Amino acid sequence: MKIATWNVNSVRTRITHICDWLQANPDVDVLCLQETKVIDADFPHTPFTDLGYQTYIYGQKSYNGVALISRSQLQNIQTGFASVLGDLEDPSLDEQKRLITAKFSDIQIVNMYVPNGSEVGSEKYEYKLRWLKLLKNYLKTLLSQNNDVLICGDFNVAIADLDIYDPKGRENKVMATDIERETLAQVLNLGFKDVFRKFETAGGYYSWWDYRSGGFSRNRGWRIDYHFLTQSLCDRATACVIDVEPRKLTQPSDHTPVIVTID
Amino acid sequence: MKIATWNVNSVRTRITHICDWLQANPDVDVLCLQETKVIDADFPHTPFTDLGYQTYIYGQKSYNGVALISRSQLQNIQTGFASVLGDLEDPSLDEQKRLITAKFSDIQIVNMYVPNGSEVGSEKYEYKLRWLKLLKNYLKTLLSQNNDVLICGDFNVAIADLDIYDPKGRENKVMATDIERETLAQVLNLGFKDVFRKFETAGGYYSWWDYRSGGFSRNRGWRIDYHFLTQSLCDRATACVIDVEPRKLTQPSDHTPVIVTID
DNA sequence: GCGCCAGCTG
DNA sequence: CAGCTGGCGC
Repeated sequence: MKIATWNVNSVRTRITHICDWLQANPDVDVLCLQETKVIDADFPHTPFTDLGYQTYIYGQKSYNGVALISRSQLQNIQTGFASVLGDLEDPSLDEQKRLITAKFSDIQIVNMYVPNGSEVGSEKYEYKLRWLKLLKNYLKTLLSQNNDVLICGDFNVAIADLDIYDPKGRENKVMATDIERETLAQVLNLGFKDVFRKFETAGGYYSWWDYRSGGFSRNRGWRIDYHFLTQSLCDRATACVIDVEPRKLTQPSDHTPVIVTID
Repeated sequence: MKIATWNVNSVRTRITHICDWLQANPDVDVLCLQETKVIDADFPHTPFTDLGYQTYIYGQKSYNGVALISRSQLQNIQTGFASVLGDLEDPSLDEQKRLITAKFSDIQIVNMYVPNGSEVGSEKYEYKLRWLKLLKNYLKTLLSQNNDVLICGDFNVAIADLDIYDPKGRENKVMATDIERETLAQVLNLGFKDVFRKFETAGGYYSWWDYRSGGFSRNRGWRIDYHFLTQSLCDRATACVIDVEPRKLTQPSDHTPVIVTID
C-alpha cells in the first residue's frame, strides 16, 4: 500500500495538478492534503469522486484545512483534537482546522498541518509549541487504541540540519529552532520513526521550496513534510520517496508530495 | 488602412488575446486600446515590439489607461486634455488617464475612454458630463489644426435605442440617458459621423456585453465603442465591422474590437 | 512569490 | 462576473 502527503496550498487552485498526479500515481491508496484553504461547503469533491476516490475533509475559510483522498472507504474519521481528547483546556487549539485521522486497513493515519509559527518568540510561535504539546497527548491516546499509527503532513519543522539547504543561523529561524525540534522530538519519542531516513541518509532532499527567492531552481529547500511511523509499521516500509515533479509545473504548490510504501 | 478600437479591460491580463488578434489581423495599422489598467512603468511593451509594433501609452494604476499600438511610427503624441488645451480650469478632468492622440498619415487619431458615470445623478455621472463638455473644446482645437480627424474608443454612451438590446427604461440607465446622449451629440455635432451606420442600419450589433447576467450568449449587448469620423474621412471609409470573435474566448474582455477601413 | 480576503469599479 | 488594490499569512 502507498500513502502520500502533500501540502497543496489551495485545493481549488491546484485541483488539476492534484488530479493529474493521482492519475499518474494510481497505486497511491490514500493522499493526505494540507492547506486546502476552503470551507467544507466549497470543497471540490467531484474531481476526486469522478476518478474513483472518496473524500474526507476538515476545512475552514482562507487558511489551513486538511483532507483525506482515498481509493477505499476509510473508517472512524475524527477531526481536530477534541474528537479524540474530549473538551480541551485550551479550545483555541482547535479553532484552526489542522488535524484529521482515520483508519485505513490496519493503520491509523493522522494527517496534520502543524502551525508555521510566523516568527520566533511571536504569539503564533507560542501557539505552535502549545499545539505540538497537545499533539503529544492526542497521539498518546491514539497509540493506546491502535497498534500501527502513521502520522504525516506538513510539520513546519526541519528536524535536522541535514534537512535544510543552508542551516547557517538556523537557531534563530522559525521551523529550525532548538525549542521547536525538542518539542517535536517529545512527540516523536512516543515511538515514531522518520521512515524517509530508513532509506536515505544523505542531505539535499527537500519537500518545500519557498516561492520567494526562486529557491527551487537552486534546490534551496527544506524537508518539513514527513511520514512518521510506529516501529512495526516502519519495519514493513519498503520505500519512502519525495516526488519533485509537481514542483516543476507552472503555478505549483510550494510543497511537493512525499510517498511511503508499506508491505 | 485599418484602424481598430478595443477596450481590453487590462492589457496585462489580456496580452495573449491581443497579440493573437493582431497576428490574425495583420492589416490593422493602428490599434487603440482602452482600460489598460497599468502604470507606464509596467506596460508590457515587448509582446508588441516583438510583433513589429510601436507602442504609445498613457496609463495609471488600476483604472483607465489608453494606448496606441501602431505598425508605423506615429507623430505628435499628445496625452490628456491639457496637452492640447493648455492649463485646465478644472484640472480634475485630467487626473484620470483617458485620452491619447497622434497623427497617423494624414489622420489625427483620438483614442479615448469616456468616464462610465456609475449611476445617474452621482458625482461620477456629473464628472462624465463635464468630461464630455471639455472634450468638445478639445476636439474643436484639434479640428482647427487638422482636416481629417478620427475619434474612437469606449464612449460609454449608447447613442440610439437601436444600440441597446433592450432599450426599455433606458432613460434612467447610465450610458443611455437623454442628457448623456445630448451631451455627446454636442460633441459629434462638430462634424463627426458614426461610420458604422454608413454600412449598417439594423440593430442587434453590439460591442460590449456585461460580464454579469451572461449577456453575451444571448446577445444582450450595447454598442458603446465607436469610430466617429469627420465627413471627408467618412466618405473615404469602405467598411466598419465589429469583430465578435475575441468575446468568445475564455477569459475575454467584456468589449470586442471595432475596425474601420479607410481608402 | 503566491495563495487568501474584503472592498472598489464597471 | 471579472478586473483592480491592499493587507494578511507563510
